[in-house]
Amino acid sequence: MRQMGNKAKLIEAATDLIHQKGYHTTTVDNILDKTGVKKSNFYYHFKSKEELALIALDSRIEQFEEEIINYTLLDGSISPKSRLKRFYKKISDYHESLNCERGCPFGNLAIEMSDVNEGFRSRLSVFFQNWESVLESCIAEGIKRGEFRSDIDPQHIASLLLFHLEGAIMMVNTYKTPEPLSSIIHSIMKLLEPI
Amino acid sequence: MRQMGNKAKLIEAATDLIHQKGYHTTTVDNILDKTGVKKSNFYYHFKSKEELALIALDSRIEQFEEEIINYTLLDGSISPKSRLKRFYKKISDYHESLNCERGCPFGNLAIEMSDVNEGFRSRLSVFFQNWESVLESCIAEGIKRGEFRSDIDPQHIASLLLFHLEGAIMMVNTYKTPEPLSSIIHSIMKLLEPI
DNA sequence: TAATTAGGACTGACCGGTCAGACCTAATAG
DNA sequence: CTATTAGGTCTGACCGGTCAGTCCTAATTA
Repeated sequence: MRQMGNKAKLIEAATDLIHQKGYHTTTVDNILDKTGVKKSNFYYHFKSKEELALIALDSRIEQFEEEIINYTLLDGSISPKSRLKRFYKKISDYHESLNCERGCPFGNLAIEMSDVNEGFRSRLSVFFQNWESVLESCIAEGIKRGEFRSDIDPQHIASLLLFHLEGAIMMVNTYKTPEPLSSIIHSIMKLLEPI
Repeated sequence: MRQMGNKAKLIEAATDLIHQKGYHTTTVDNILDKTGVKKSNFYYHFKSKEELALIALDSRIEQFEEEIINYTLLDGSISPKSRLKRFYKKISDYHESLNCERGCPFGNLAIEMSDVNEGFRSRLSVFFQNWESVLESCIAEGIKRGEFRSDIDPQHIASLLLFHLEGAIMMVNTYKTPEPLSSIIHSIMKLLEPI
């Protein structure tokens, strides 16, 4: 791993802690303890806890889109159905590897911040809508190829898939079992299969 | 409205504030300000903020099951399909009346508390599983009556419906538009209709 | 007379944030 | 070749304020 400056260390630690504990419960001191950085240096790099958290969110979004979306839903080398399956598999494996803790880094933040901080809300809103439109393209192409039933509206199904996924992650975290996520693929494929 | 003792006032205010701001961000002083009750009297009735919040959650669950579930999903006088429609309509109207703010009182708490407080997690887990089983009965009866397609598994579909609903409420709160909830009925009915 | 309410002062831990100044390196001026 | 300047990074001490929770006395109500 490359040598990291304090600024990068703070962003990484904040990303992780906020996913684990949420924004409000993550204190500046928590981030400081985890990195060994001093408070005064924290405020040299960032003007506030909020600024750091916003930067951490942006970096998390970027990473997710590059490492997950691009290699699943946007992989043109495989069929739409395979893309969807690979997508669900990746998400499911991820949450299983976390022992069904933490939940969705984006959904958690959306719930915690949407009513109290417009910066977080608008950023997350754009992110989710983009995610929906990627799903929509995948569904639309699957319909064209005859992999999915043709009497459904890709846009509505894309919303349904995303909302359902977010709810399933919430339940993995609440029930403390990976089942809600692991069984998702079959339920969805069943409903989408041509009639 | 009936004359309320301080204890009942505190439970009511806590229920409301925790739905609005979450558990950690709701302070004891917030609850005191809203009710006019003195701090010493608060700790006369409850041994901690946590104890009050747990009681407030129980009362909110009870109220939801009595006022929403019983009059929709469990109303044997109408068809399963009508029950489902009425159920979605009630939830949708509720969140629209809140101007797309606050989100789901149970889902929010599940995300905030599942990893840090086993009392909240287990209570919410039981609640959601009970909700799933009520949905499952409704679906199963609908299949029997020929209202829904018969090649689906009621249990899986019940999970799907609940997870999807929770995700949709999350998105109402994030997008700040009632659309994710208002369009839910049609998407679901389309997927469930006999083929 | 026992349960409840009122009123207020207080605590220790923790919160996000500020400040003056020290340190290091590299460019630049005499 | 030396002295100065500049920019970027880092530090320890400290600030006012808030947190949940405690303690005590006195009044009120059932």
